[in-house]
Amino acid sequence: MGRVPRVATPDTRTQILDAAEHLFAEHGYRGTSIRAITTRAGANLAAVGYHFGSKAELMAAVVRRVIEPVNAAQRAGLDALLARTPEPPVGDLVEAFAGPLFDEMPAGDEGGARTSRLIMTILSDPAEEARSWAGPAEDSVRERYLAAFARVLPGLSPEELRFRMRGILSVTAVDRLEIQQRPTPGCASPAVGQAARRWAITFLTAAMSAPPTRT
Amino acid sequence: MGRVPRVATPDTRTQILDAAEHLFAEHGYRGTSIRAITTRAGANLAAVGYHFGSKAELMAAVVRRVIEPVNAAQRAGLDALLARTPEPPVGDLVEAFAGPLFDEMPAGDEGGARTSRLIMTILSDPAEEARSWAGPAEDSVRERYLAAFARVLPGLSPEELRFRMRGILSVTAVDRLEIQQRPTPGCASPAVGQAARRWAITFLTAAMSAPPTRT
DNA sequence: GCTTGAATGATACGTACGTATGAATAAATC
DNA sequence: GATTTATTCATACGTACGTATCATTCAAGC
Repeated sequence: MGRVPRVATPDTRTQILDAAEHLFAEHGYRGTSIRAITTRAGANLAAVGYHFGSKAELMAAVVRRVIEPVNAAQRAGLDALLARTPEPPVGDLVEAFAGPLFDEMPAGDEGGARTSRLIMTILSDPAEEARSWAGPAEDSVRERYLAAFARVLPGLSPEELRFRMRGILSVTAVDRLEIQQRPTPGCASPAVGQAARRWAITFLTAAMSAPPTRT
Repeated sequence: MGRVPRVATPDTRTQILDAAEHLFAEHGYRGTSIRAITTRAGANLAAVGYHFGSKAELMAAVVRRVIEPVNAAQRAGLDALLARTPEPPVGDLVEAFAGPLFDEMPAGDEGGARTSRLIMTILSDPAEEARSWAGPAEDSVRERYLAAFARVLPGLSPEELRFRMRGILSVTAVDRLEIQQRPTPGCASPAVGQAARRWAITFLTAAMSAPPTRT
């Protein structure tokens, strides 16, 4: 029922979450079967139904767990910036928003690539449920950044600003996705990841700072 | 149902391509069944196997048909620019590359949204075949733009330039994807699409023009 | 020691899928 | 008009999936 399973064993629930996170990120939602998840988790097929209710609810749980640290870091970064000045430099805002998408890793081994892969899955999955997976928390963070950017970039219409913020998400998510999907052979992943992080900040800061489109 | 003039209707193969393009773009590759495609096309279930061999080969055919006009427009745009000067303004290059992603429509009704949706599907689909769907034509166009951008943006490492070009694709594809997935109610689609097109050019021109990231 | 309730295990059900097959049909050729 | 060729049709096969059911295990609580 409402009880949270608290047993001393290496929690089946957590192992299912871990396995599902891996497989959802690697093969997408539809490409991952409950059987593959439970097999990887060393659990029984019925365990997903018992602990989460359904495959969709498992996905929602995975996404929540993955997105939470990203949101927290984004929120903390914005708080830190606004504590200094109400109108931080655009580059700082971009870094505070996009940085966590590169840094925050979901309790895994290969770093944030899986996170972005999951974000990508959500963005691109045509299932209507996908949109609700992220939950309202993400929206609230986005709204706060939206307001901050609006202060720093006057003259930009709300629609164009929203477009630009989506651009940030697109660039970071797709970048990480590509890195994961075609890994450069013989090239150290962390180095590439850190370079991409800096390139992204440069790229996106310039993009955000662009003057409003003349109508 | 006796005397319906079959001769006037387009051939089954084309109708299957149309239906598949729609459904693949709307529900993704895995989310679209052959049965749904043939039903929508008014064809028999076996028609896909007969005309294309398999579902994967059908997808490849769809992608080829969709990407071809985009590639052609990109190529023509670059040719026109280079005919004038070997070093066109960055904004012109961006528009020549990204513009067709907004404009070129795959013989459909709702315009280029489906195209970008398909590109998105390819980019985000974890299936290994997906990468080969686009074919080598796209690569050759990209390489030509890469060279042109390299001339215009000296000091940029090939890796960072490649990152930025991927950024162009990300922003346009994700934008169109979002527009299609959550259509603004009561808002004229073409107007929004044209605004997004201009916003994207602004956004991406500034991003591409950014000075190289200091290492 | 027996009960209890959470957790896991084995398995069955109904469905949907991609593909293959062979018959039926239309069109073209001779 | 008969034969051939290119499609279209109806349908069957094997598989994989999500979910549901029910028995079993196991650590406390009394």
